[in-house]
Amino acid sequence: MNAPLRLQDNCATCPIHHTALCAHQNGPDLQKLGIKKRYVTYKAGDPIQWRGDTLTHISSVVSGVASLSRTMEDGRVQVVGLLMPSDIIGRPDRGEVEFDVTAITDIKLCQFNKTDFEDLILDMPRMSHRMMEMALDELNLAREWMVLLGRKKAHERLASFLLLIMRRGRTDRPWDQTHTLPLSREQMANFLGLTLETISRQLSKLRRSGVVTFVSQRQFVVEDEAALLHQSGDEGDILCVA
Amino acid sequence: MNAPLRLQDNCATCPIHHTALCAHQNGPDLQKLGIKKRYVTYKAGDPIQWRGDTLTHISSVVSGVASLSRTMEDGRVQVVGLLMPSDIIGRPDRGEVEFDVTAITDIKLCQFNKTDFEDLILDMPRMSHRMMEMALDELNLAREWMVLLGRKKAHERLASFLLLIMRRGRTDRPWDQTHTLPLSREQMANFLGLTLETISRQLSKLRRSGVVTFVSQRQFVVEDEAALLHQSGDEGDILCVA
DNA sequence: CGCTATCTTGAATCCCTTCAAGTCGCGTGG
DNA sequence: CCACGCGACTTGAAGGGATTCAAGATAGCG
Repeated sequence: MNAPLRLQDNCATCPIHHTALCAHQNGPDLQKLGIKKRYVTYKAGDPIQWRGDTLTHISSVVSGVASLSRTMEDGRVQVVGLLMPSDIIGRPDRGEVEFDVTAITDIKLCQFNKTDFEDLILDMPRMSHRMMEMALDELNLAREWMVLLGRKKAHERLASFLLLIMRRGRTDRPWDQTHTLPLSREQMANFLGLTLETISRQLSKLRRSGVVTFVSQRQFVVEDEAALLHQSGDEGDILCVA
Repeated sequence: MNAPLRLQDNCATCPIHHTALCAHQNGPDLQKLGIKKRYVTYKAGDPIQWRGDTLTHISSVVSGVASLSRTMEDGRVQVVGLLMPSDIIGRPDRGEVEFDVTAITDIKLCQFNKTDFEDLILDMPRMSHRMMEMALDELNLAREWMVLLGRKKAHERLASFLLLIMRRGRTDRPWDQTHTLPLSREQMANFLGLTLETISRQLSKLRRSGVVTFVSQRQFVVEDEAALLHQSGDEGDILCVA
């Protein structure tokens, strides 16, 4: 599973170059990072790390999707985040992994040894500034998800989730209107704080009401985005119709 | 409401000096911060800022408690965090306030102009590093709360909340076993994703089962911490009995 | 073409909410 | 001092949305 990947060993051509932790680094600093990094890949379904593991690496998602989750003693699972390209796995100055990370699709990571990373971050002030920004953005997302988990009805959660997929899941083919659900019904349930049966029922309801059409079980087209937005329980945010 | 406060104008004697954003700053840097800061106080119940306001200041809580919350169009409220001493309100590089902030108790903030703060943070690399750490800690807390909101039963949520109060709400009198609920039943409900009636019922159940005793409606003593921990649905974490 | 995992649908149950009184605590003013 | 009033809290009963349990349908894959 470890192809040479020479083409992307150059950070300048990396697909997440503009958005990742390394964004806005100057040339010499980028080079320091480039020397220390290595690419790692996992296949869909593979565990990447478990809660309680000693934290040895810090990585960025280059392509693919992973889930961040917590499993309770009795087996209940809550997914607390989806890790998409440019998202970070791990953190400096902490010895233990806090949440399980699992590859949802095939995934490629840009990885650093934790100690290397800690040295680099001390040496490059713009890095910790960028990491602070990214952590604060994640914090906002997490808090918005808390609103969903604490207060939204099942149909509102589904609408919010489909909108999330539309916005963040931007495929490689921006011309086609088809979106792909990266998660199974059960994984969606664990992300939305519901059961897989409820997910299925709510999706059927959306389908019957004509708001979305399903090309296959995992692929859908949004026929009425305004209706979705309305059902999500959020105001249109900044994304109003023009 | 603006007493002189001269005693605490010196950062070295500030009660949150060891834990706040300014922790581990060297002497000269601390002085730079000290010049720019000012103290601001609010009374219990006062709004501090609303979602959508332009973000003009960055502050740390010095004493007291505030809530961070989001209100949906139809009035549903979710509290997404409690701001306790050393917690930060606001963030650099962002023009707008994202969540409502309300004083729960009388509260004192150490406040900076946003532009001053942004200059300071660029000038002091240890600051952005510290802010990164604090943001990542908050992110962990938010994600653990997501597990509570997504997967825990009402009685587990109450147990978790009382444990939170025991740990973070540490009063000025460490010798006495009495803890104080900073929130009303309704505020607790909005934090735990429940209704105030459910809160009341679950507290009564805890009282009847002898796990906690209520000195008054807001003051309680934990009689059986192990039972609380067990009910919270979390494993004992690192905080096992010695 | 059949096997298995995933998904859908139905029916019964349950936990939490909603609606509706009632109680408690506390400050005010008679 | 105590009646009064108001906000916060408690408790009960009915209702509802999501879960649980249980089949059945569908799709992907050898």
